[in-house]
Amino acid sequence: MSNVQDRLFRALADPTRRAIFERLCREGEKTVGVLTVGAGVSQPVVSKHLAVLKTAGLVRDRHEGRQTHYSAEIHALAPLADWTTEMAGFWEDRFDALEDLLKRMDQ
Amino acid sequence: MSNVQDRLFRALADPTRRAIFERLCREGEKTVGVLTVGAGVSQPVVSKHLAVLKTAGLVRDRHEGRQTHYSAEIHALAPLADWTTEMAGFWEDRFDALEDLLKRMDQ
DNA sequence: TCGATGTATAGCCATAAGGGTATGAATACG
DNA sequence: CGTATTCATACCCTTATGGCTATACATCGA
Repeated sequence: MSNVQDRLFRALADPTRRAIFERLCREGEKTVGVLTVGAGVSQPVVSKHLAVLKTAGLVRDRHEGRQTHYSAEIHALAPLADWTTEMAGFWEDRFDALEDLLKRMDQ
Repeated sequence: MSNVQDRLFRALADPTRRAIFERLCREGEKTVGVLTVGAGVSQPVVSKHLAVLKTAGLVRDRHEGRQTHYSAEIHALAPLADWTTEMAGFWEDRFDALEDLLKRMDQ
């Protein structure tokens, strides 16, 4: 039952983790050390959050010597956008149906 | 720091809760009793999930006698869509920048 | 080779969160 | 009225989660 949307929503639910992801989106590739500065939490915590984001497919890592560079895997957001538009779509359908119903009642 | 996106992501992170919201989107207004059938959890738990969804602004309730009718507040998804497109937008910018950089290097 | 540096992992702890049952509160009905 | 129904609240319990420190595991530099 742990589908794609599950992992995405859960990964992005935590403010600290979402802030890290947002920063990677805004500022591009960053090392763990750089991300730790200003994250408000310790380095191990940042690493753990990055692991969660990676499991969700939201980030990718690139090893370069001692450092690990993380970057946003922006395509991973597609299922989220799809889900949102799908839910909004159902509403549209019902709105259209209501509109149609009112039109029919008008005649 | 508990902003709109925070409440939205957290509210939708739980599978059971998201399933309830999805059902309200797909099938329209439903009472608590109807929602409880097929939810896989007890009625009090459903009520609690609905309360969370309501706090997040994702649903609205309408009292009619003993029953409470819940329906999806689809406009609440707008910040989610905005956030997603904004994040994707940052990536676009960087992609364009890279493309531009490569073009310049080509000359 | 040895110390310094950058990350990840391992425990550990406190709290949040989701689940249950019991029950209260309000409304419908005989 | 008294009883049944519908939902919300109260309370408890268990597990998940996010934070920390300590430490292991590379890798770089001298």
